[in-house]
Amino acid sequence: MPEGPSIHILKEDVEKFTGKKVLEAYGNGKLDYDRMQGLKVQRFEVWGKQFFICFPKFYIRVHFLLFGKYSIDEKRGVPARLSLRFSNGEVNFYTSGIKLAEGKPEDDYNFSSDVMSDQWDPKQAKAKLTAIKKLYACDALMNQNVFSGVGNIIKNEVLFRIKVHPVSEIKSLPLKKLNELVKEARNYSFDFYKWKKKNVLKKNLLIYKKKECPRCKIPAKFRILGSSKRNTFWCDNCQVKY
DNA sequence: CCGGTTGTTCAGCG
DNA sequence: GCGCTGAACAACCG
Repeated sequence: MPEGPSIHILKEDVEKFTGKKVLEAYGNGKLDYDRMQGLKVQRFEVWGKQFFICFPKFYIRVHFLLFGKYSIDEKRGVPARLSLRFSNGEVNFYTSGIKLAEGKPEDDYNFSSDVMSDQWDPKQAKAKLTAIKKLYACDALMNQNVFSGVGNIIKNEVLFRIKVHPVSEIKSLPLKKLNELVKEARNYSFDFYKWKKKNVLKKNLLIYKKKECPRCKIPAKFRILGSSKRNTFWCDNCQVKY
């Protein structure tokens, strides 16, 4: 569920509720559910791994964390953190971090750091990366301030695609490789999106959770790496350590 | 059945 | 008051 492309699919799934009035809002969190009651949804928005439900004076921020799920026009077996009922259906969010914020998302989030946004700014991303003193490639991709929306799967697949070892120092990367890293973070996110939508993401994964390298067939490496301490999969033969 | 996990936040420490 | 680290959270899947 939680990487950026999946949130964009959610946005498409709920588009039928844009402009619709909230007939009922409830859930098992500490949220001010009453405040949404009777208001029309202006629009839905995505930033990184976050999903926004925008009302005229405030917006709801949904973060799915690791286990979050949603359902449309049906209920799951567990209580929802947030349920919104409209005249033409309902959307339910489970196990998510949900907060209400005054104003609009643009006030609080910089969309130029979102790898899937029209406003994505690769130059800015590069500047942010080179400003960090000591940074591994695997941690760079997990940094939500630089690559909003990139998660652990995208991280592993991008590094494999550009043939860069996960514990390469960003400072030591040739400029060409740094450019590739920034470019592929966005490019792969759209591939992820396309495959996830067609339900073929898993069979298109090259290195994530793989036992062997699909290129050279030697056993793949697997370890928790970097300050982000996340599972990292790579091929010692194909991926160069800089 | 138990271990692993597409993620973030925050308390507690030096 | 900082920056860093590790625990806590949570529920479904294999």
